[in-house]
Formats: sequence, C-alpha cells, structure tokens
Amino acid sequence: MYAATALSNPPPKIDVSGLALCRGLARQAASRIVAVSTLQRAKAGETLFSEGDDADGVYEVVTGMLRLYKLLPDGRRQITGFLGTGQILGLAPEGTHVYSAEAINDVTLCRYPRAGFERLIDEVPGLARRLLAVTSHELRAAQDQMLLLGRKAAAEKVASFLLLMADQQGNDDEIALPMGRSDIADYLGLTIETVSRTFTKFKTEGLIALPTTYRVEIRDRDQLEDFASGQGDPEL
Amino acid sequence: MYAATALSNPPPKIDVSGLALCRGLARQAASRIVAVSTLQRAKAGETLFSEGDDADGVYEVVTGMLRLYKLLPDGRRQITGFLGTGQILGLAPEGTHVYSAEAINDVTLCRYPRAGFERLIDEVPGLARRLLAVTSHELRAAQDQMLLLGRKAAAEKVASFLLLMADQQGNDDEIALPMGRSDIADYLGLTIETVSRTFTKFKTEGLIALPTTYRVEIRDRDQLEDFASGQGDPEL
DNA sequence: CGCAAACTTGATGTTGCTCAAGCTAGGTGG
DNA sequence: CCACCTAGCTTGAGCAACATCAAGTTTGCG
Repeated sequence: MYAATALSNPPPKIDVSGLALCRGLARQAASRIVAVSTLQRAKAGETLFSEGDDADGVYEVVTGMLRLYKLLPDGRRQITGFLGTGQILGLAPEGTHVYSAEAINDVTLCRYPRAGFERLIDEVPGLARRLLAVTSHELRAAQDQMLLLGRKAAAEKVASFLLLMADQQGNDDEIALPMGRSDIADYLGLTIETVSRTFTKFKTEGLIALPTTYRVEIRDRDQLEDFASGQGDPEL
Repeated sequence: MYAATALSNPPPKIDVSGLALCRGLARQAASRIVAVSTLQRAKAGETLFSEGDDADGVYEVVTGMLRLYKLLPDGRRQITGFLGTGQILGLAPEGTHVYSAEAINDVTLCRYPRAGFERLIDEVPGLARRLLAVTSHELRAAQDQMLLLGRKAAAEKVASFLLLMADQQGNDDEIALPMGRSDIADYLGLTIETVSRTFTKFKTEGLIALPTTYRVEIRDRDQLEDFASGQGDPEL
C-alpha cells in the first residue's frame, strides 16, 4: 500500500504520476523533473537538514510526516509546520535553509538536487509558476498560523489544530496524530500540559474521543469549529 | 523628495528603474511590466482591500506604509506585516485575498492589474522566478514571526520589533514608527498597555530613547539584540 | 514482566491581560 | 495666539490564563 513498503531495498520505479511537484505540468515537463530526482528515506527522529545549512535541494514528502521548526538559543522551539504526503520543502532561493526539518515517523522523500533543479526552473515551462503556487499556499498557511499564535486562546488553538489535521487527511472525523504532545505544544505556542488538559476537556465535553494517544475522533465538528474561530462557549 | 510630492495631480512619468518588482529583470522585460502598471494613492486609514475580496491585482508600495492583517469574528486582530517602499502585496494565485490591507499613513502604490499581470508571468522571462523570490522572502519573515509569536516573551517581542524596523529602514539607530501602539500590539500578539510598559522599561534602562511617540532612538543595540534572541538579562 | 518514555493530573506561581484613571500632543476654533 | 478638546499613550491595581513544578499513570517495547 505504501511506497515505502514497495521500496524496501532495492528501490523500484517511482510512480511518476503521483509526484505533487509535477501536478498540472505537461507530461514531458514532468518527466524532465523526475529525471533529476532521487528517492531518499529517513528514520523516525532523523534530521534532514538544520537551519543555516546550505540548501542542497528541494524535497517532496512521499510517505510519512516531517516537522519543520526554528529554535531560540536557549532551546525554545517553534514548529512552523507538519508536512505530509505531497508537500514540498527546502525551497531556499537565498541558499541556506531557514528552518530545520526532522522526520516524525519513518519517511520517504523525493529529492531534487539543487544544481539540476535550478536549471529546470528556467527551462521547464510552468515549473516556476507551480512553485509560486506552492509558496503562496505555504504563505497563506503561515498567516493563519500567525493569527492563531498571536490572538487565539489555548482551547481555540487546539480546536484549530484538530480541524487542520482532519482537513489535511481528508477523512472527516478520524484523525491520526503521528506527532507527540510536545510537537503539538511547540506548534501551538503552548506547553504539553496545557495541550493535554485541553484534549481531556474536549473529551469530557464530548467534542472528541481519544481511542489512543495518537488517534482522535471528532464527535462534534460544529462546536469544534466554533471554538476554532473564537466563538466557542467560554463557559466550557 | 518623495514621489508622492511630485505626483500631486496630474501624475507624471514613473521612475521605472525604481520599481522593485522589476529588480534584476532585463530592460525589455521591465518595460513590459511597467506598461500594464498604474499609479494609485491611498490616504491614511484607507482600506486597499479586505480579506476575502477578489484579488484584482498586485501592488507595490512606492511611498508610505501599509499594514496587512487578519481578523477573528469577534474583532481580535493579528497584523501579519508592515509594508514599506519596494514591498509587494496582493499575490493571490487562488483568486481571493487572504488578508486585509490598510494605509497607515498616506501611501503611493504601483498597481499591476490581474488580467495583464497573469499573462506576463508566463511571457516575461524571469518574472515568475522574481515572484518566487519575493514570496520565499515573505515566507521566511512569516516563520520568524511565528517563532516570535509562539515562543518569545513580551520584552523579547518588542526588542525584535525595534530591530526589525531599524533593519527595514537602513539607518542604524533612529527609527520612525508610523504606526500607533495598537498596531504594534496587534503585530506582536500583545496589548497596547504591555507594549507601552515595555517601551518605558527599555527607556528607563537606557536601551532606547523616545524623542516622540513615533520615533525611537536605539541606544544599546547589543543588549537589545540579546533581548531579541532571548538572552536578555531576566533581572531587568 | 519490567522498564523507560511519554502522557495525564494536581498544586502553585508568574506573566501579561483587564479595567480604570491620568496624561500628553496635536488639531481646532474662538 | 492660546485655550480647549479629543484621540492615543502611559501608568496603576487586581486578576485570569497559562506556565511551572511535581507526582502519578499509561503505553509500548525489550
């Protein structure tokens, strides 16, 4: 089912049509991009690259999930995003990565080395535009996250997070959370204790169920959406 | 001195070479872009467009300063950026603006209407790539801001803000703050009272001087930088 | 079955928010 | 030209939300 399974040594042909970076491009354009790409794997917890490293290429997540983050000198961490299948990372026109990237679980990636990729941007029609769409979409997500971090209360942050995850995963009310509580806390600008307490509160109120620590079931999406937009019942 | 002054009815020729959007493009490419552009002005407090509006075009700030922001239904506001001379806004590949834009003081803009601009992206060599650089740079700023909003304490936020403004303005220790305290508060995820108290504290400690409400002089950049990166003396 | 890591729950503390007065500067009209 | 007026800034006192510190408890793995 997963490409990762099929890939277990030695890696066979990639399913070209599935690469998100090529979505919307002509067949010939897509095949030129695929030509420079290589598959890469990372184990859970492994670091792909760190903030400040030379950007050696662009990556696309094939399976698994990554966390992107920035650190303060004293170790405080802000996770800027969780990336799943089809999402792009590593675009760094200024030459160095501005965030670190780690695998949350085992991850398969498609890597486009910098050298070849840079050339393709100018040569492959539509590619620059496709990348523009990708970064614009990321920018939009970043702005939503700024609103969340700057102006939402803890319960509103957690509700927004659950709905975002549900959205990313398509399936409406059964969410997988591959990341731990401390990743969630560092994504929402909270502590793990506050995240945990809020989960418990939502469970007690019947908004969600927690079959396991890493799995959430949405029970009352409407009320969760009210919370996420700041209209939740403050009594709860 | 300002283009705004020179422009007072009727607008004369634009100084093409000064348009930031065209930076790095060939002369002929630049002139095609300028051909579709029009000048536009906005008074202090005026709204350029609101979140959810159809994106009718791309803008470049020529003089003055804008605030970009998002709102929650109950009126809580998060300012996602302050834009000065040479900065681009309004790129919205999905067709609608994802933030609102207002003039802080009187502003002069260069507007590239959507219709013509879309075509140019495909036709003008290097333009798509130039736009990619612009959005990548914005994305970088957005990620810095996420770290600030999620993980920095009040004094660290204010110190970071002052240094950012100093940076944007080039001149090292005399900063103009065209925006009011409530704009600063909504940018940093604080209240105006906390911003005001922190300014007073920095002044008392000799890190800054406040000749007027809208003007800051940096007196001890090193210590301000320590604060901004979270290494400031917690005793202060 | 035992161990360690991660999560949950509880008690207490602190930062920054809220509410409430003053204060100041800039603009207006007498 | 000056006094007034108002919007915005500053300052203060009390409070609430979330962080911190400290045990327990669960989960998954060897």
